[in-house]
Amino acid sequence: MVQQEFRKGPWTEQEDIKLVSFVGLFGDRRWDFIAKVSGLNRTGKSCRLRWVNYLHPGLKRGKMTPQEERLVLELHAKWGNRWSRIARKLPGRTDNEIKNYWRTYMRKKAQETKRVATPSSTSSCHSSLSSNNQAVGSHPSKESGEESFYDTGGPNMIDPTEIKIGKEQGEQGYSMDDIWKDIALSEENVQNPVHASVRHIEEECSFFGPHLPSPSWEYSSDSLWVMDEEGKTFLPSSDQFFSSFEHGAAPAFLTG
DNA sequence: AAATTGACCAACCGCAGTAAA
DNA sequence: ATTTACTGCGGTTGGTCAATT
Repeated sequence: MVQQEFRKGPWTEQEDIKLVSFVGLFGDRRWDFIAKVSGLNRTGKSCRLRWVNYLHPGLKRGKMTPQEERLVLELHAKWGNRWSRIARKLPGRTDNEIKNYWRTYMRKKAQETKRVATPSSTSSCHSSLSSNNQAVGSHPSKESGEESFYDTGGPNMIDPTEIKIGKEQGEQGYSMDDIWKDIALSEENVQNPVHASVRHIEEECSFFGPHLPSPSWEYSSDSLWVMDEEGKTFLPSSDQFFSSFEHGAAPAFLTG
């Protein structure tokens, strides 16, 4: 068989929009399926990563707060490099983010230690971080409810207005943040092309059901999605829905 | 002003676990 | 019971930006 060449590297704004739309439609579980039907030419893995680390609503962006930093240090002392586990205790932060933070922190610390070991320099290099083994105490963590924040469990949970997009998108002139803000503010006003493309996909998808995802991802109770017992995951209520895709690529209007 | 260095972030890879066939 | 495909996790790398020299 000829192995398909998948796209790699940084995601474009268009790809992001497409991915968000398809996750809105199919939930954030069936990544291979989403990768296929979206026509993104990415692996499911890549799609998932992009979603989890970047596009997921509720992601906090920006610097960690001192509280978060302390929590990371404490939990790392407790659990080691169980990044995803640690991330579950820090709503809005991804394992990747925490991992990156930890690396940077360790490097800083190593440098500091080095400097102390070679005391030729002044000793006044105060790290902004407090000592790690301080009890953080009352983080609201019910051990059982250790589900990851990025485990949206399906499309209903998606609130695109909260999707934060990093700087490079912004530099391109129109950040995803702006996009979602626009969507939230003016459903009726289609003005920018990006906004329009999201809407376009959604409108085109209207064959899926009586009321499929509006730009604010509101799913009506009679939609194709049903919640499982745990109330966590949303699944299509019928597999015929998927099978219509699985026999081939998505309808042309979806893949663009 | 240009070059260098460091910090940060996004994305890829490989492996392991799990569910479905 | 076994195989296969998929998902999730942790490690690592590479690119970009800002600060410093």
